[in-house]
Amino acid sequence: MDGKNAAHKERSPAVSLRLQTLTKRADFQRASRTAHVAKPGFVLQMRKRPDTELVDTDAIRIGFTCSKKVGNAVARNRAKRRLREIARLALPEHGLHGHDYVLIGRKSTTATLPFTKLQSDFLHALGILHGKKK
RNA sequence: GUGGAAGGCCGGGUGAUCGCGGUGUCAGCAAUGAUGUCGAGGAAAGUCCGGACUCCAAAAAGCAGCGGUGCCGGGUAACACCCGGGCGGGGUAACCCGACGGAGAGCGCCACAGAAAACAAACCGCUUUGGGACGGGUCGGGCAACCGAAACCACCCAAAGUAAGGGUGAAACGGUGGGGUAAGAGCCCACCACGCUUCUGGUAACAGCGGCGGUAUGGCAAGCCCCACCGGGAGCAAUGCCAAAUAGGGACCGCGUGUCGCCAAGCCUUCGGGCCGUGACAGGGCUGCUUUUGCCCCAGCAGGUUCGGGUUGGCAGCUGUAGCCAUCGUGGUAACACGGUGGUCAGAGGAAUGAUCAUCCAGAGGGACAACCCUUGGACAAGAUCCGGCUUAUAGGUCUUCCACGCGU
RNA sequence: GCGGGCGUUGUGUAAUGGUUAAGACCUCAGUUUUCCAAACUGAAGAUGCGGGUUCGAUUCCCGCCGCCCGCU
Repeated sequence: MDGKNAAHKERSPAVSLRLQTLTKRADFQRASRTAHVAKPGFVLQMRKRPDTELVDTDAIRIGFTCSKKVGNAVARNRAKRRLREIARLALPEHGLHGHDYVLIGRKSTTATLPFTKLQSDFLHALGILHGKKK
């Protein structure tokens, strides 16, 4: 936690910490080639955006993906919602600015594991990736 | 009470905190914020049918091909759906199930077994007649061995009659009983089945009664096919508009240089007119083919194929109607139709309903039962243009009507 | 959203509606060999699921399930 992050907390959180959602296929493909951490409930990928990309350099961006292997539409939607929830609760505080994150749902575990387990795993995975970065 | 049949409804509730999508209001230049309100299903699913809507410029008729439907009548925008009826099958019954036109148009197939598998005949068999004479028996002669006769039985041959019977098979050219006969046979009779038909009932499918025919009728059309009816193609990523960027493309194929007129503006003029433009005819193109109306083209153009380049934004379509929901009335056996009153209920655009906690309602397991306590834990499954159906998945709960059996009064 | 195709032993393929679903590779057992390989002999193993038509279905029809592919 550096001072910059603390300063953000002082301001209105919605202004600078609003998460942007990845939608383009190219963004997902770029993220898939970088570091990733697998947990029972999900797979987390992280990528530092180069300054050449024409996006808000300060923003944290996050994408969610669940393939057909996860299950039918109900199972996929449920998995995505839970991933969205853990990201919303943890990323504004613990995420690094100027990075893209991608959360991938896994079959039959993302939707059933206890929510607290998912949250602790997510923080752990973030720690691993950030440690690699430094 | 037990077992069953048909149909309908619900398919977790309440509260708290944090969050998501649409939209209204307010604040703000804007980003955005505050606040109010609305926010998945009975199957939203599978994409199996039918439509609405949009484009292919639009439309009609015929032919061919392809696909579909298939008892009758009704309902509906339409349907392969629904309702009622008929027929056939199952069930003690309530009730359920049925691709349910045609095998007197034609082609094809029917393995194995069996005498024979589709013109109906052949074969075995049965009967009569004629012939034969190895055997048994009869008669005659003879003590006997044996000899002779006739042709009774069995056997062999031939002719004629017959289709009752023939281990089979999924299926065998009507069935049962009686008469009849040399043996038999619809040969004759009764009943049943089948075919044709008068009359009656019914809109019809069909049913009933009667008459006639002696049988002309095998199965398969979810094999080809015939008959009747229906169907143009593509799909909301349809389609229309706006903006930006790049480009105002290349190659090939196809068509194509016609005739007669007109002259407002512009240009040329030798003042006749010509170019451009425009009208008609001819020609060419436009659904698989033909025809008709129509549309497009004619100095280069629209059409087809292909190569290359740019964009991946916004708005509309987009949810309010063949509406739907609740309720009432009228007509109809019903499906449904008509009318009145009230309400209006997701409209996103890589796509919104989640997380945590408390409590209640069902459920499962345990504490020997109950009260009670502990643990566990919500079926199938989520809109993507919209409707009407079908099919498939579905823990559990609940209501109504009906049937059979048992018991009580 | 629209459309097409395919499911047969462990694998990749055959089979006109008609015996016990054929053959190849693989697996197992035996023979042979000091042992292995090769060869030979033999065995095991399948019609995706549920209905229907038919005397009879891998085949024909219908409904599900799974896989693959195409167009927009």
